[in-house]
Amino acid sequence: MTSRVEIPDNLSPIINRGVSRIISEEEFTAMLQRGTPLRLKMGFDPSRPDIHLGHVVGLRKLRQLQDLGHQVILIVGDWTAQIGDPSGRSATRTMLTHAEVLENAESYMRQFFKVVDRDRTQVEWQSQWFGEFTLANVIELTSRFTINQFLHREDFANRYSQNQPIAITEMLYPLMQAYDSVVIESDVEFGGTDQMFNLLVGRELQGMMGQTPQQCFMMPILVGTDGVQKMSKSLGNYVALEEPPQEMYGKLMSLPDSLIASYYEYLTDVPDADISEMRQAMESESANPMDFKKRLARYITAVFHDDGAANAAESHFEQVVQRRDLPDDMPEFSIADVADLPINRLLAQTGLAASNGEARRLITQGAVEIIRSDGERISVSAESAPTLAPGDVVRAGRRRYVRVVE
RNA sequence: GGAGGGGUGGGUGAGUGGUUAAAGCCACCAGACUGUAAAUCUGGCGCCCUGACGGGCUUCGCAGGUUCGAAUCCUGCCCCCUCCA
Repeated sequence: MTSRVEIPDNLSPIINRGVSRIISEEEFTAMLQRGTPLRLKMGFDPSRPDIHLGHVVGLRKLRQLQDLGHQVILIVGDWTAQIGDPSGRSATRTMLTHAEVLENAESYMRQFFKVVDRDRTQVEWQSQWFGEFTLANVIELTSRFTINQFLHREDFANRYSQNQPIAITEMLYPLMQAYDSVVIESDVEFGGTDQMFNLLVGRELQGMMGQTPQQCFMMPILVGTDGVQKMSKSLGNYVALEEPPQEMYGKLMSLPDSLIASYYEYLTDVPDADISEMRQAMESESANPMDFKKRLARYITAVFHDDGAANAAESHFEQVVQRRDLPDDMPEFSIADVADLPINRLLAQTGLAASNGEARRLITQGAVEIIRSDGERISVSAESAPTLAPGDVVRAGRRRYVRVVE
């Protein structure tokens, strides 16, 4: 294993772009200039294996540092996943089996390594050390901190003052995470700004145990496609890495214009200067935000698929969404199966509508039309539903199509 | 051990006997508009029948009960939370 590390002249792209806060920036900078590989810690909980663009901000940061020669230590939180995370309002407390954890971890890594360099990553499973943890160890660990310290953490403090529940195990989580840092002797730990407390506990614990305290590297929260809240799976405002190209492109096009610049900043290598130019152009309305958004959507789709897929996704968008032409591929149904159905049932049965009732609604709202093979468009109303022939396409709304075949 | 609060549609949350298929908000869907699947505006948003008017069915933690009538009252059960000790 080589230990050559590049020391860049300009640290700004590392410590400024896509960064929310570094504790401490001074120490971190010094570490970078030491010229030895740093151990960069990143943990994940395999009960939630889906990675979305919100996570990519941090993964890109890891990659950037890897490219300088630093080492990533990926911690699989299989221990915490197996005992089940008690936080959150969800009533179901997932108890993952070992097999599920393995499967999730595999899926996570498949996505993780789309951004992070596998060759400079060491994967460690938490169970390696927590598997043989005893009560004595737990007491030893917990005795180093006080409830008061933990209650100062923002979300605990808020919940406490609002009489919301705080599970004891939730107090244990930061400790376990901190202990991970000690075991792997991490130099820098990465997380979102919401992880600050946990990262700091790690830093403190390392100090107590005679190690050099890790630096805490916090990434900004990426706002989701709704333009308001943090991107997260449960809020449904996310773009997953495993999203098919068309979906990925389309979801990015549904971003509010106000988010365009920050997505460029956090998720692409487009130079800062170009981004500020775009910002200005949008502010002065000398350019159409849509063009920047299309470029962004193409860029990101290409990263997680490839140029071909990104271009295809863009053509599809232009064709189907902008020009409202027919898509190239759509589900097909045999004329024999649908010819005799009343139109609303046809919509429901072919999946164009979720129920007959919704089908009726779509019809009354003018969302349904039939496109003949010669291009003629016949809108469907409640009273008049044309007879279908092979080659006809039924459209319900902007994105749902079905073709009738022999 | 004791006291109290609560479980409502995808989410939040109002509703404490009929006018409630259940407010408002969010999400979602559609239409208009648009160089965007942005913004904005309008409409819709349990299931089934109907071109429509309208009708039927199911729903407010679960199971019973009271009542002409219950998300709303009573009984039992399950679950969640807070406080005191």
